[in-house]
Amino acid sequence: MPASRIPDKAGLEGLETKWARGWEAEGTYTFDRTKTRAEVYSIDTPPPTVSGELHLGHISSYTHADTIARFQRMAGKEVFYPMGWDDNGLPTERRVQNYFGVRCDPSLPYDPDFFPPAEPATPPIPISRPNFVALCAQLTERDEAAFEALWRTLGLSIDWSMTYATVGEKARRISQRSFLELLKGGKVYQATSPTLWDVDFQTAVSQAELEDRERPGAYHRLAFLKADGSGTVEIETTRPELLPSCVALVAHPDDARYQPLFGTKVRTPLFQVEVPVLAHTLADPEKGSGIAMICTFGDTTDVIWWRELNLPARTTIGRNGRFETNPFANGTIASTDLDAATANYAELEFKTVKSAQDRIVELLRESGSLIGEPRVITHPVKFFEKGDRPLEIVSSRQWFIATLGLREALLERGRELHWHPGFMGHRYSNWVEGLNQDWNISRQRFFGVPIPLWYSIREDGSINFDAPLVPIEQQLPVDPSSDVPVGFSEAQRDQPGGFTGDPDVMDTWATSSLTPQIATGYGEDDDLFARTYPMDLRPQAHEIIRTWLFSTVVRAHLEHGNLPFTDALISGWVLDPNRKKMSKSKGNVITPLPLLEAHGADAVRYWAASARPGTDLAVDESQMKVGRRLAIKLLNASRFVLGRLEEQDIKGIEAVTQPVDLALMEALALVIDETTTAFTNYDYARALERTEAFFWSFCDDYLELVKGRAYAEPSAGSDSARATLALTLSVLLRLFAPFLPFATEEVWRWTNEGSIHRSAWPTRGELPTLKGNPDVLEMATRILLDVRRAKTTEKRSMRAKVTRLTVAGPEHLMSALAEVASDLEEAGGVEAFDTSVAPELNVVVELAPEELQPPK
RNA sequence: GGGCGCUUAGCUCAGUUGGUUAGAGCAGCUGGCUUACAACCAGCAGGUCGGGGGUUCGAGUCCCUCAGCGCCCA
Repeated sequence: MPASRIPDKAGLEGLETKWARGWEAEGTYTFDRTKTRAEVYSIDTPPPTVSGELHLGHISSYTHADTIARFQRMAGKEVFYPMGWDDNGLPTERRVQNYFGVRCDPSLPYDPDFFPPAEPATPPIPISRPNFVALCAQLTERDEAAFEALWRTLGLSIDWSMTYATVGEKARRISQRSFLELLKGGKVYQATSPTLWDVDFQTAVSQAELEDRERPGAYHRLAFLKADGSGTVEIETTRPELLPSCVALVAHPDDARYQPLFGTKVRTPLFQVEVPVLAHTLADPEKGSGIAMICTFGDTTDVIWWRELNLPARTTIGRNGRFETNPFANGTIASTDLDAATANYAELEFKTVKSAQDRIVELLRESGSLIGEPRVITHPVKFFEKGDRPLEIVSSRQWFIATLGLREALLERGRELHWHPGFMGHRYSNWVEGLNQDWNISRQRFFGVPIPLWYSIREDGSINFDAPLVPIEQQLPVDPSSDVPVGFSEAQRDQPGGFTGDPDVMDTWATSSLTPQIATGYGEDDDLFARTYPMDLRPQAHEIIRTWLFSTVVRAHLEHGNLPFTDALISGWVLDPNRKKMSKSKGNVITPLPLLEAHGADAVRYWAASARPGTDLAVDESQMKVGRRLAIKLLNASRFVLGRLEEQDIKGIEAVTQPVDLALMEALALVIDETTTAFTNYDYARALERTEAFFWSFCDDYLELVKGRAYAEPSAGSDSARATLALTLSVLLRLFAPFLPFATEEVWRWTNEGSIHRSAWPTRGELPTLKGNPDVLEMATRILLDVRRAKTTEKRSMRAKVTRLTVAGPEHLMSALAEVASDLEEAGGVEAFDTSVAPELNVVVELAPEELQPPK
């Protein structure tokens, strides 16, 4: 081999750029699609939201998956590892609105000459949906390039030619085709029903997008007059403003206090509406006065009562979060005192929920119906996870995927899946057990995959929702707002006898739930699909088990009747250095790029890989420094080992003959076993820890021990040392390759032609078959330690001579020691070495007097 | 309210079916230019394994219980 390939001085600088380019040029990670499904290892990579930022949580989680990908690739699998970009949905919409100063108005026509202003416009310019979507595409393209550059710097072994985007044409087509298949199979349905509604975003949201937030509230005690005039019933409510939409009172059937009232009627204060008193087990006798009012709709329990008790709906709050037109004035709600009801409601009309509440409390107080003063409490309130105001429940027409009926089947799918770590499966089953609504996939937004349907318009102008007009395959992906159903012309849009497009887009999860199908080309590339689906691995963070993982399992179950992947690798969170959750509002977010630049990709990967699956990881630059030192050490140790070999002939494993060398092989074989098992079980952290521990003792002890032999002229002993060093280094480089892809590749190329990342994962089979005695290595390191300790204790240089080394111990240890005596003499500077057999091991180190040391 | 996880050295963490004297790294201290590496090396010190109880010849490990921290669900 050419001597010039081993540098005099090795460093990490520039390796990321050098090898990112090298791997791209050589196609190191390019998927070979001639391989069969059994030969393939297929990974369902999470598509990051490109309108957000890549944070350290991504770095950590994607590094974990990449170590698995690299292991599987070296272990002989053809790894299918594509990247996706999630540019679908609200985050992109918001970013585009702010970036350009525009706002989407779907009623506007497309303007082909529109260019966004150089500076964000205020107030925002209203633009058509197609123009808005074009801006989204423009901005995400830029974001994707930045993301890809960062992933390449980190060294993810992605096949970049397979990249997809969740609003890309292929994703839209697959997503719409899947929707249509579900429609055909009766697994998706539309309904006008109570829907969780964000009044700011003006869209429905699904159960998976909810979160409870503790908010201050107050119990208001209100007196309802019994219809027979025999007295009052007092209820407690946190939402007195919903009084006009009250449809009943409810108490627990076993509650003796209210049993006499069941079946009777009461009248609402202020509005004088007669409502029945009913019994239902969900009424909590401990809560408030034990009897509650049922409204349209205060919370999800109201919806259950409304449905199960067959109650009427009395809507008062509109989609904009304000009280609607007076329902008493127009006769929608009947009252025993219509004038009073109309007048009282007029006080609320068009007010926001908050100000309506303030006003109605005043009215109640004036009328004497408010008993005492409101009692302040803190209680959980449902919010859209991205929203700022509590959700309202409004009735609207939405499309749903029927999931409630699948609960048992989905729980079984969860049990089928291999979770890493196992306990994360509880997150999934908890979620599935708690499902209380079908999955609402309609979103009243602009940027997303449109619901691929039109509806015909009757001659009277009403819309016929019962028989949707379905696009043909050749039309996909379709945008019903600009495309026309077969048999119609554009002139018939929104005309009596014509058609109208479904105005909604799908929930982003409705598309993201198909990432296995999109990545593997379901319905698009049957050959690829057959070689890669179902996938092997889903790596992801635990916080999106209820959204992404759950929804992916639902879709694969409905579409294919199987699990979309066999294994889920769940990562924890990255916390700030004080172990607090990082968030923009707290201002403690640490961005990845400066860390990558300061410490190098291998160092950051080392830090990331130290977190076991599912455990949280604090940002710790000292750990990155350790990783960097490890990578540098690897370069230096390699320079020494390979430099020795360069000067002498390389000998094969048959040259490994010396007892201590064979003992090292024995230890190495154990490390190979342990790391392989760990990786097979997705425990990359353990694999790293084992390899690292072996490597340091290899450098500190074994390497020092055999240095003399390695430098010596060719002989059985020196050949054995050099062969052992070379073989061990080769194994160690490969064991480290999944973690330190840059440093290991750099070293590997000094003496190899191909990439280390396409080399074979080490096995016992490549080590000598001669059996080593572990005692030899153990005694050697033990004596070496004693000699060093003696020199350090005496504050002497490591070069100080040992005039006499006396070792006594059990016979088997002494015979093991004899096998390595000459190496020890050389490494320790031992002039005389006495050994004897004794029951206990005892070591005495005598150093030469300091004045006898040769002058420096 | 239900579920899950964590608690081991100053800090971050290993510790596999129970088995010698509980380990590592970082930080600390003391030394050393040693022909791969001073961006290095050697050595030292540091822990009643969260509290209590139990099972066992033997518990960091298994069981019960309490406490604290974190998360998921309702």
